[in-house]
Amino acid sequence: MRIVEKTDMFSEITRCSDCRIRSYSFCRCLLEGQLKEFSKVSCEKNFKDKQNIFLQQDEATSLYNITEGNVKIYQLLDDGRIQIIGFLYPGDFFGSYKNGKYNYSADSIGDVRTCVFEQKKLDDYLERNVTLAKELLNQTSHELTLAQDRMSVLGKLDAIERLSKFILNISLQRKRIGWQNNPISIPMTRQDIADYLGLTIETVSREISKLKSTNIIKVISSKQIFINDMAKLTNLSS
Amino acid sequence: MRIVEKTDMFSEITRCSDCRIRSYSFCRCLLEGQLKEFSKVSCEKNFKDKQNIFLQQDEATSLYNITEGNVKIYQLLDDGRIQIIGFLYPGDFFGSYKNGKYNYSADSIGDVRTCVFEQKKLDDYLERNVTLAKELLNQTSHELTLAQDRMSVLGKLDAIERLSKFILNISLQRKRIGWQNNPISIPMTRQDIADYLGLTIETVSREISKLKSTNIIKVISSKQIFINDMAKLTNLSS
DNA sequence: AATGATATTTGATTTATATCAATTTTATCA
DNA sequence: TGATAAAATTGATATAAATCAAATATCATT
Repeated sequence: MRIVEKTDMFSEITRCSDCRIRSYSFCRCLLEGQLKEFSKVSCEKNFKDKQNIFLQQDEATSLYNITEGNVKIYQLLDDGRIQIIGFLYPGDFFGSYKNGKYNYSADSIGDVRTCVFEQKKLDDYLERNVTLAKELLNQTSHELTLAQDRMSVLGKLDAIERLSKFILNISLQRKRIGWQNNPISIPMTRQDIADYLGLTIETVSREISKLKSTNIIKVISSKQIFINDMAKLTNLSS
Repeated sequence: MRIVEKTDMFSEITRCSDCRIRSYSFCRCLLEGQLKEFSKVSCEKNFKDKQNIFLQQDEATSLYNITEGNVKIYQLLDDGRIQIIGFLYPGDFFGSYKNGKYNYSADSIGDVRTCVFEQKKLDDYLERNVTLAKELLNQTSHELTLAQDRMSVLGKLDAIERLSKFILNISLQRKRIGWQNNPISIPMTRQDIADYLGLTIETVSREISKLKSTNIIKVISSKQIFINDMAKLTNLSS
C-alpha cells in the first residue's frame, strides 16, 4: 500500500526511471525524485547498424548518451586517412554541449539506442542542478585521462604493444560492466582496429597471428577471442 | 570620489583582482564582486626552471592554474620511454580535481607561477557557484577536443606533417594571447619536441633542416624560428 | 677567453611497419 | 545450397623513421 503510494507520488515510470544502464552513466548522480523532470530534458533516438549519427563538419546541436549498442567516433583527414578516436559503449556519451562544429564524426556499430540532449535544454538543467554539472565535469575529466593515455599508446608503443593493450582493455571493460571477460567478442572489424591503433589492417592481422602462434590467445572466430595467458598478454602490452 | 568608494566596498585588491591572465583562464567567468572570496580558494606557488611539480604516481591533491611561464606534462613508461602529453601556457590548468593518482607528471619549463586549488576547497566553491562549474566543464571539454586532435596527429601524420603542424600551432597560440606570432620563440628543447610528437630527436632535427633548406622557415637560433612561407607550412601540415 | 658540458645537426645503417599483391576464409543472399 | 562479395590472412618488397655513431654548435662557468 505505502509503496504504491510512494511510487505514485515520486517516481512514476519514465524513460529514465526505467533505464537499465543509468548506474553506468553520468545521470547516475540524480535522485529518483528528479528523474521525472530529467526525462524531459532528453529524447530517445535509435540507429541501425552502420548509420552515420553526425559528421565532424556538422553544426553541433546535441550530446548523446548510449543506452544500448556501440558507437565509433573518428576524424577523417582530407586525403581520406582516418583516425578512430574511440569505440563507445553503453553509458558513454559523445557529441558536444557547446555550439560550434563537432570535433569528430560518429557512426553506429550494430543497432544503437541513445538519449539525445539538446544543448540549450541540458544547459538550462545544469544551471539548476550543480550535482549533474559536477558529474559531467568528472566524466569529461575521466575521458580526458583516457585520451591522454592514448597519446602514449599512439606516440610510443609498437604494434604488438598496441594490440595487446587493446585486447586487454576490451576484456577489462567487459568485466567492469559485468559481462563475460573471457572469451571476449570483438565487435569491430580488423580495419577498425587498425584505424584505432594507428596501424594498417595487415599489421593488425599479422600481430594477431603471432599471438595465436605463441598460444597467448586463441582465435575462436575472427570476432571471438579467448585469452589463454593473461599474464603474458599483460607483459606484452608495454 | 564615488569610484574610490566603490572600489573599497566591492573589490579590494586581491591576488585575483590583480591577476593579469584572468581573462585567459577559467576564472574569467567570475564577477568582480566574487573575486575576494575566490582568492581564498587557491594559493600561490612558484617553481624555478626544470623543477618537478608532481609525479604521475603521486596522490592527487590539487588543480594548478598557470599564471606565468610554461609547464610540460608527460607520461613515463616503465622502460624509460616518455610521451609528452602537452606543453602548457599561462591560463592553462593541470593536475586533478578528483582524488586518486595524477594521470601524468608535470615539470616547469623556465620559471613558473601558479595558483594551486586544493581539491576539497575548489569542490566546495563549485557547489556554490554553478557558473564556475560550467566554465570548468567547458574548458575540460575543450582540452578533450585538443587531446582527440592529437590522436590523429600521433596515429596518422608523418614526421614532416607533425612538425609543420607543431610550428604552426605555436604561432597560432602566440597570436591568440596577443604575442608576436612571427618569428616565434620555441621554449622547449629538440628532445622535448620529439617526445611530444612521438618522434626521435634526430628526425625532428632533420625535418627542421628540410624546412630550412626549402626556405619555408628560417632558423634564427635553435630556439627562434621565422616562418617565411606560412602557406607552404600550412600545406605540409597535412 | 678557455674549458667542459650539453644540445643539435648530419651521416650510415638497420628495422618495424607500410605498401602492393595474392590467397584464403567468412558472410550474405538469391 | 551454391555463388558472390566482403573480410581477413599471408607473402614479398619498399620505405619512413629509428638507431648507432660522429661531428658541430651552443651554453655555462670560472
